[in-house]
Amino acid sequence: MPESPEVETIRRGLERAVLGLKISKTEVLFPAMIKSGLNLIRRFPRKRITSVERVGKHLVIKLEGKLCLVIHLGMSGKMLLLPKSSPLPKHTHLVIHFREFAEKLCHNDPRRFGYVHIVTSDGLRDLNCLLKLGPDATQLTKKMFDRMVKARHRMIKPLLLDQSFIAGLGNIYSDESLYKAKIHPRRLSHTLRSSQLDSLRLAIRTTLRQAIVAGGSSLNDETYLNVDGELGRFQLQLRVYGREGERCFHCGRKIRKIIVGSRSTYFCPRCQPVQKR
DNA sequence: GGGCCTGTTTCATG
DNA sequence: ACATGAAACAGGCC
Repeated sequence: MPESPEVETIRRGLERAVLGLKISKTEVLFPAMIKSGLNLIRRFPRKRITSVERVGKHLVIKLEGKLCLVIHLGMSGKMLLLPKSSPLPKHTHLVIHFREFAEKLCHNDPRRFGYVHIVTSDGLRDLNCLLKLGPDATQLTKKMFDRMVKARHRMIKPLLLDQSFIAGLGNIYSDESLYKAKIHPRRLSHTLRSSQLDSLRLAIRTTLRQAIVAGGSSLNDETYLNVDGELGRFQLQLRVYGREGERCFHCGRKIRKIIVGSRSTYFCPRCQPVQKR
């Protein structure tokens, strides 16, 4: 579930809470979550956290001594700050303790679709999962986006979900952005007009910004939580996602659910009409 | 207890 | 190379 607004909310929470803190020890409860660099974890003690960054849907936590923790949260991943005395939640895979800080940082992922890489700064530069990412969805320029989309012959929604095309969008925010730009999710990318592409680019930007302000989306009161264990609020502002059969806020037609690129897709058939060109 | 759903990666095929 | 589809991952839910 975490798309870039959720990851960004987590990033900000971590930056506020643990930036500059010195690690005292780490616990690896489920080593298989660590896809590379498990051996580097023994260097963590006595290192401070020097930055907390986001790359697409990845969290990059940098430490002194050129150490980097790269985390993808998959669908159900969380980073929770819990009092040191709290019992570990089920499905906790990695725990980081800090000197002089009353809380521990727990990486938790029930479905285990996420992963962790531990690398040095040099290793970071050739981590495939980061190298193959397209430009961040929040950083698109008009020219760049126009050129990129028209160069491809694909349905627009699966293209938006392709992290090697642009990074950061998942199912929720691509549907919301296409609705805002009034574009049908199956529209072929190369048939879109420059004016439509620019409204799509701006719709993506606005949607992601509003979602970050709302602290991300939590759909089934379980799924996404920020570092303080709180739910997001953007699900209250969703216009199409998860609203099958409900009325479009703009025109009153019923929102439809279809499958596009094998993914559930919600849209308004009147506001987002099929258009050949 | 089986089938479905979720997002992403990976593999196979056109 | 590019597009597309299926399978795999794991657990929660009905």
